[in-house]
Amino acid sequence: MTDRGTATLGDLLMRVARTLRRRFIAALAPWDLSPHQARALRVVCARDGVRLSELAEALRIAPRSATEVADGLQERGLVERAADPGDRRAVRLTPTETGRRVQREVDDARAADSQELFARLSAADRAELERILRQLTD
Amino acid sequence: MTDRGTATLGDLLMRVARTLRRRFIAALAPWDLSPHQARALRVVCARDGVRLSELAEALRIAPRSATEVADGLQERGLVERAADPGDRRAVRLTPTETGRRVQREVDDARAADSQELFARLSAADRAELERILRQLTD
DNA sequence: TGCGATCCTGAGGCTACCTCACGGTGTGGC
DNA sequence: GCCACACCGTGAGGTAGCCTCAGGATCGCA
Repeated sequence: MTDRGTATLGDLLMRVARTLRRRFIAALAPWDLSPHQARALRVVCARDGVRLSELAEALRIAPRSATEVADGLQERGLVERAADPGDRRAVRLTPTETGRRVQREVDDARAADSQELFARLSAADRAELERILRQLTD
Repeated sequence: MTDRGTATLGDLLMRVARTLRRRFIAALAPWDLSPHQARALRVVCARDGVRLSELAEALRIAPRSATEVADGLQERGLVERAADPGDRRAVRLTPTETGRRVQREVDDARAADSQELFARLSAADRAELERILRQLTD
């Protein structure tokens, strides 16, 4: 007889994650962004002038796929491609003014939404949850 | 200034979830099943004779998509379609013998893998995590 | 100077979703 | 008993987000 207890723990976590993801998508709707575009924008804003290959690594996708993400953000006028002066093979991504603004707005909306979900926990439980989850991300 | 604390909590959870998902996919490889096929198989085994529409609801996908999931499982010989004697519009799904066996094996593999991940938590923390997550899934 | 490694992207393919439309079937009001 | 209406599964066709493979440009090292 296998211990099913931990499997249930995984299920539980996945279920909450799915809820979170669903809400995230809904919160992102006003900007017409998908979750992974939002994540990409965040990376570009955080590390100004990322290479596409770095972006791919940060998002844990194939380099080829980073091109597509960049295309999407560029089409929406949120990022710009620029040649790397030091390495002519490379393309560097920088956020536009709009990109930065959208990133801030999205971040705020996300925080507000997340807060709404986790509001049903007591402050002590939130701290506890954070402490426990942190042990799982090393 | 928005409170970014809860957003971080969401990020943290999503990050753990992504790890979990990745491991899940890897654990499923021997059976050539995708995560959502595995979930579907589990539903079919749990509620013997589910309707496709019920399956769709359980998986939170459009009814049309349940047809495809059922196709996939049927191709692999894991489930069977049968007419509902009480409602000739409906199709009921039942697991085959193989389906049941695979479901048990997958469940075991999943439990073992999940246990491995959550093993770094103390028993107390696991219980605590479960208690807290449960508050978020109503 | 040459040669393998690295950078990005075009071409093409896959999976997991979706909506719309349709034919077959159950059901409640008359 | 009939009929309008709702519901069942699925064909057709579309989208997003990934992937691999191939190729031209560039870099860096022996």
